[in-house]
Amino acid sequence: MPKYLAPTLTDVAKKAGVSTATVSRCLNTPDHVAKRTRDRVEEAITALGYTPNFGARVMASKRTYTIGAIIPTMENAIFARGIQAFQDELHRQGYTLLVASSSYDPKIEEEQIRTLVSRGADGLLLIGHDRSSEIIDYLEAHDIPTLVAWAHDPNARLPSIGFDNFRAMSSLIKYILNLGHREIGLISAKTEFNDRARYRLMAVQHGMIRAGLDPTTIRLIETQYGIKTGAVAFNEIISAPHPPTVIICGNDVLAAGALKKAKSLGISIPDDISITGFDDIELAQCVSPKLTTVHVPHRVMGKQAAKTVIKMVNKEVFEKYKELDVYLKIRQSLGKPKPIFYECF
Amino acid sequence: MPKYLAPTLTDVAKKAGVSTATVSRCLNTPDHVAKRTRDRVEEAITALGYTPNFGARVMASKRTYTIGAIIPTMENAIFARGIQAFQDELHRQGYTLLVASSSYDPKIEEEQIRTLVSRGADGLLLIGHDRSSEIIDYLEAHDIPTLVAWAHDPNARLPSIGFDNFRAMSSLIKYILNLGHREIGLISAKTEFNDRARYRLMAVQHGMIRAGLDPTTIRLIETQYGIKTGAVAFNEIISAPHPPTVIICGNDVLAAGALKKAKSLGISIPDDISITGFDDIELAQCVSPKLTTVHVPHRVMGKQAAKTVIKMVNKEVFEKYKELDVYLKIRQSLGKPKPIFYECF
DNA sequence: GGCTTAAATGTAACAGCTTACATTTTTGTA
DNA sequence: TACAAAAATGTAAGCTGTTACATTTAAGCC
Repeated sequence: MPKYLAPTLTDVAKKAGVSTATVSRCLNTPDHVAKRTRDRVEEAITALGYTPNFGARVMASKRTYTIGAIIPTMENAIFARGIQAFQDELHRQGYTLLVASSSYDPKIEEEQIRTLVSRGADGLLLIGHDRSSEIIDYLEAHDIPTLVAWAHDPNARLPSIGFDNFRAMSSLIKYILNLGHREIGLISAKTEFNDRARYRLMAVQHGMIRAGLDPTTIRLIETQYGIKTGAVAFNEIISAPHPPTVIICGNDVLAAGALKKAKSLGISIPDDISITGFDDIELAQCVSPKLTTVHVPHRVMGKQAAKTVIKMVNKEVFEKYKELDVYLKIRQSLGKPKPIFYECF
Repeated sequence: MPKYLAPTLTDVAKKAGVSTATVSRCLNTPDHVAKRTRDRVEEAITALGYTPNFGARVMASKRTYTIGAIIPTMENAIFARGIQAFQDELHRQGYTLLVASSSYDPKIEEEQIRTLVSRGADGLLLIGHDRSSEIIDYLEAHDIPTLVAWAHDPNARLPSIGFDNFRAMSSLIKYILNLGHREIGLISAKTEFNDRARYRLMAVQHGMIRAGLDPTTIRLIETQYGIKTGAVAFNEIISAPHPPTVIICGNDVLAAGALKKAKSLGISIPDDISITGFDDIELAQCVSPKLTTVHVPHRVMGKQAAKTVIKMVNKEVFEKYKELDVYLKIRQSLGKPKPIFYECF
């Protein structure tokens, strides 16, 4: 069997009895073609089941209407949600999304960036600011508009849309300290190559310093994303001598893991110990007690990111450093420190 | 400012003092090039920061090493997780993944299929079997290997990897009926254009018939995916006269919503009423009581799907209808029916 | 050294589309 | 009806790689 060959522009042109240019115009600028001709061409297209060849199109026009996005992992609900909103908006505006994931590995991220660029992505969306300046040079050299999301840093080279992780966590730690907590545990995502996690950690440390406390007393565990890892970390912190009165988690998923472990150990939250999350994904409301967390507008961010990237691609004006609002979402998992803990010291 | 022009093969060839063919060979079949020449070429590539143009490559070679996947939505954890595994395996084998989402709309899905095909996807991954035969004709005509995941149907035209949704739900309903439940509620995902949801519903109905019960007594609500929608549906079912003794949910997220609503209404699960889920995502273990559900190996499915698609693309032999095992995961949200309910009738 | 054979490299056609420019057709007006 | 201007269509170059085939260079051996 001879391999089926997809019909080409030429086939359509032949069938419709026009030139290839006319067919091309029917596809790209239909109003520049007479109605009767257009009908004939469209008929031919349908009859042959023609679909334009993307590669050829790109080569000829230098435009792909493709936006690439590289996220750490799709398994993280916050990215999944944000990217879904991102894609919805892109689709609405006639763009296609190319998603790749880096597994939090900058080497893989670089590789993915090059892949996406070679595929002619008109623009790129990246997460966070942590990457080598070489790769930013590369993007600049290739003139690829690139937007950073989930982070806000007016001093960074790349434009960004997101929130100030430092400030967000600062307001949480302040609130926690105001409740009387002095012994702090922190389950953080890995801070290497992750400026979001790092800023959140720094915020906790600075908060303590501002309150006249020693930040080195923080019971800190850095761990990977996941329910299980959160549970393990909780167990570790709680098993050590002098457990803290509150455990701040770098995200809701870690917090959910901690909560789960607490429950299985018979530890009452927030009576025995408090737990907080970050992100406010739906999960935060499903666990009990419901998580006190920081609400981040992931969907809004995704949608706005799409709009901004498209503006960048089209060389329109855009806000280079867009900051979104986040706020504390007080629920039940955070309470006052248990009095008995004070007696210990 | 003149727009930056990315260096081309010709530029590299010129710089290295060789022909374009040699440069191309360095990229594709390095062992056919003498070491010294190769070094010179690679030097030139680095110096110029050259990245091959994907479009041109596709046109010339007819091979993209791209696999497209169209999922209903990335927000659903089961797809996010499966696709992540899918992409990891593809990446390992040198393929790139193109993800698009259809929002459960077959029109959009068709559009996305055409987009991916025109972009030269070597193969495609789709979810479920519900689609027009025209689009399958189209895929056949274009000779695009296409695999269906999350479903198993040896009678379908397209090969598939997944589990038998009917059988999976059958075992759950059987278990439920054995516990003594006779009044069944069902919160299902929309069954239109969703064979998975439809088979699950059918399984419940058939299970009741086999037990000599009238399937029309099922308190059925079809709703969209989400925690909130699950909560609303639960409220509706529970508020009607003669509430059921168990509410089967089409997936864990709906179940989590139901559970949340129950808690806020002061209804005890499973003492007052039982709730079950489907999928066994991590969420199932975070809620309390933990969800009795059906475990589906999403990651395994994603990984195997990748392997199979690649085999298909390479015209290797592959298992056309691969069925994966699922099993009941008994936890705490399902109990015996509350005696008082019997007295009502 | 001269020959055969293999390895390395070069030449040039080709992939399918867009678009500047050229040409033809249509429209509108005097 | 004739003519200018506008609209529609056609012609052909060019986008950047790959690869069949041709040619040159190197290797191996008597």
